[in-house]
Amino acid sequence: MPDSPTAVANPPKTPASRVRPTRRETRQSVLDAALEVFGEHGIAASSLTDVAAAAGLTKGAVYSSFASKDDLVLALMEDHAMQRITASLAGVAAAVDPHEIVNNVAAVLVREMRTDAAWHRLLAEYFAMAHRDPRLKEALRERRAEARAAVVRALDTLTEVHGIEFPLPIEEMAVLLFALSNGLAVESGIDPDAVPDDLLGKVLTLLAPEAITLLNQAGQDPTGGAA
Amino acid sequence: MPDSPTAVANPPKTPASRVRPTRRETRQSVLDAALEVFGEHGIAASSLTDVAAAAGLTKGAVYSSFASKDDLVLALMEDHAMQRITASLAGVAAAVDPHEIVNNVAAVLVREMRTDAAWHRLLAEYFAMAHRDPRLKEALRERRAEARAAVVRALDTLTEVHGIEFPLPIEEMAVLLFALSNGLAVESGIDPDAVPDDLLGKVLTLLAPEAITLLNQAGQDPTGGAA
DNA sequence: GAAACTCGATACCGACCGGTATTGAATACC
DNA sequence: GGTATTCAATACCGGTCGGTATCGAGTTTC
Repeated sequence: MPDSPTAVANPPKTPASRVRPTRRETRQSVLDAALEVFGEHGIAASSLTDVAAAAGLTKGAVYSSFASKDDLVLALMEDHAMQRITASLAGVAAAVDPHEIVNNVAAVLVREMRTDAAWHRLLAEYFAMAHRDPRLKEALRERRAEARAAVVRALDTLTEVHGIEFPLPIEEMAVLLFALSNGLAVESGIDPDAVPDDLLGKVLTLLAPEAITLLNQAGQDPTGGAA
Repeated sequence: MPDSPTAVANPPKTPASRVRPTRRETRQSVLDAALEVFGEHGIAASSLTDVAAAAGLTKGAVYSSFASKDDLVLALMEDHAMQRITASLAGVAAAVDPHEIVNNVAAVLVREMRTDAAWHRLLAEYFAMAHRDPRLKEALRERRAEARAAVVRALDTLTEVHGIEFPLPIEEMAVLLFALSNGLAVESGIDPDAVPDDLLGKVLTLLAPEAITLLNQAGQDPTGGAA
């Protein structure tokens, strides 16, 4: 795809009143609609006509911005996963003491779990798609490795800055974090009452004994009295 | 559906050589084929013609035994989930000392994760289907609660018989077990190298400190042989 | 052994979906 | 201001799938 250097060398000189939306705007509204429709009905069960309609457009608009349905799905996942990881890590980076860190991580993950159940379903279906398409699978594997690496770096910072030691290699801690987040999201999706809001936080403190120590030193009871 | 009382009041008196398979045999072979085909290509992406062909039959045979595709899927999941749970719990019940228990649970779950990746993908898609069908969702929720209850009973036995105490309420431990098993299976599905075989075992021992104590007293390394 | 019944194969229908060719309008360029 | 180009709406095609009607072979019953 030839990229149009509008932003750099060619100011679009938007003529005050514009009847037709920018190509970029159209593309983005299609992506937003795709996230909504796919999340609601699933990828395979959603037609491009539905997606286009949700964006206030028609199928022609979709095919004008994306080569195929697969291309749209790929772009959507790529797009959303990116901002999702950065958002999650922002909570860790912003914290300054262990208590805040554990709370932030747990809070972010739990909120994701609750409010973005649709995203988790989408991700699950995407994983299934990837299994059938080796190219997609390899891409997803690399992306997943990158995400884990980012978490590993965050955990490493936690160790160096706060002296928190983990009972497992941080690479395995990262895998565990993803697995727990996804797994609990799945259970929560089918039965929200079965997954207490503070469960993930409790498990995280259990898996980071040093954090517990620090918390207890601060006069906090991380387990909330659930002996 | 009127049930045919063949087994109780009407012995089928199988006439030595039988050309046409029993209704029950046909139904079972369709179910087996469905597990294979759905597991490979996904439920939505598989046609009933494919399923029937894999069973050496045609679509007519499927519709002769199942009212609809949804009905087939429901029966398949119901069927397989049942024998899966009983198989998992059998490993726990058969064990007599904590070392064996932890190893059995971890081994069973890991083996499921590795060898039955197809089933986990199927389950994931089934969860997604359930989200769109309230009736299916409620049924799945109840089934899930039953499965958790079975695990809770097993954990309770562990506590009473071996004195193992868990750092979380056993109801939450059960949820955690499911979430971990599924979550790690998903990660393993996309990148097997990222999930060490013994990771689940290590986490389980971390979550059951008493078991660790007992294991150390016995001079055993709990992370040793998770085949 | 023949009638009544069961069950699966075959053929087919209606609907839907991904993708394409074309067309007309909005925009950019000169 | 006139022309070339971009972009989305429309119409349509090929193909597939779930589901149904029907028919014939296999089975049970009397």
